Amino acid sequence: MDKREKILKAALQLFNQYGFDNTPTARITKEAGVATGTLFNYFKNKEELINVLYLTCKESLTRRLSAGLEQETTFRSKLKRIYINYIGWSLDHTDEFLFFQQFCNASCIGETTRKAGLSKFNNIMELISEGIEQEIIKNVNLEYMSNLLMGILNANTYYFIDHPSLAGDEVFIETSFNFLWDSIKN
Amino acid sequence: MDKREKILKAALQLFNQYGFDNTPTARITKEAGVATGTLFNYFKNKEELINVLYLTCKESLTRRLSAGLEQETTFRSKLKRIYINYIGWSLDHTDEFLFFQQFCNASCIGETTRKAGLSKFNNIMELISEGIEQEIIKNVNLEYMSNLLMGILNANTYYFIDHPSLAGDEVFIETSFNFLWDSIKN
DNA sequence: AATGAGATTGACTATTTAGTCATTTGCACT
DNA sequence: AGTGCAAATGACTAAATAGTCAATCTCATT
Repeated sequence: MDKREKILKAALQLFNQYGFDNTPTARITKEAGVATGTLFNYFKNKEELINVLYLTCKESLTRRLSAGLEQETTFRSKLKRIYINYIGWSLDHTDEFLFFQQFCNASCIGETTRKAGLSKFNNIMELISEGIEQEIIKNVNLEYMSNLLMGILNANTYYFIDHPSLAGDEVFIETSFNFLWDSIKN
Repeated sequence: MDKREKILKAALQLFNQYGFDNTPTARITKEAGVATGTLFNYFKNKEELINVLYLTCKESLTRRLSAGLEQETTFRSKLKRIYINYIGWSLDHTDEFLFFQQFCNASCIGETTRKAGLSKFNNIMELISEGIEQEIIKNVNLEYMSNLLMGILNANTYYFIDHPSLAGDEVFIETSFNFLWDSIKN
């Protein structure tokens, strides 16, 4: 693993545990096993580091979200696939998931970074739009719907993270998905 | 308003805007219009300040949540009352609501404080339990259910905060509550 | 008017931290 | 072995900040 990656990995863990401002760059480089100066070779400053981290995580997540989506035929099964992918990714990358929860609204993440991150969700937004048009799900505006979906999705994800054994429990996955589905279906 | 209150009010605004570590105590006292030393007369240190703030907000919220609850007769109407109270409080105390969202999991809030805050939700938890026992809502464990309810509640609240004119729109309140209700009802 | 106890002040200190930069190291190619 | 260049180093600096404390102020009581 090259030093840049080591720095990103250490920063992810430490930012999660202590927060952005409570993590000295010296601690990041120590954890990464590199010199303090090395961090500033790869990143202009501490803020650029966390912004790169944010986009890296977001890319990893969005890649996963659409995995196997094309195989699903109905709107419900597509949504369930996304649901499973989101939870699966969060279980495989818990540090990254928690990082998002902590920093998705933090001021150290720049507006540019946040916009770049959001654009990656476009195809999922389109799917939701179609569901509304076809009257499969309730007719409310897209902003409300995506807000709500993320809320339910994250609540479920937290629960799966606290009870990882449920990840293999098909029955509970269906049960929990139905909390989401029943909420929005027409 | 006495100086202690002024300090708490300034801290609330500044912590929200800049975060805990990015808000110098000097800035808090300046905003509050008192000397830097005064903060440390009323609070042992910066951490005690934020913990007091947390509990103060939580008390204000829980007082509001059960307002008028005894007048409601059905389980659904009780839950809707709590829903309206929560959103109403958040609109009246947006700074306090956002403070919670930012700091509910932050490490600067001590374990003792967090436990003290949680205990205030006991009566609402009991209501949920009854709803499950009476098979009015789905039978899942209480931790899952409360997790999910908070997720939906907060998602809705954010939307109302972004669109404050909806607060008086009975139809939209009912519509949005139904996203919650349809999710959990049996 | 005098008293004094508690509230308030703000200059000050000891510590921490982001970022710099002159120097050293590792390595690919002669 | 020699050369040159990018990568890496870590001692150092300038700035920021939590908390202290001796001095000052306020005001109820006599």
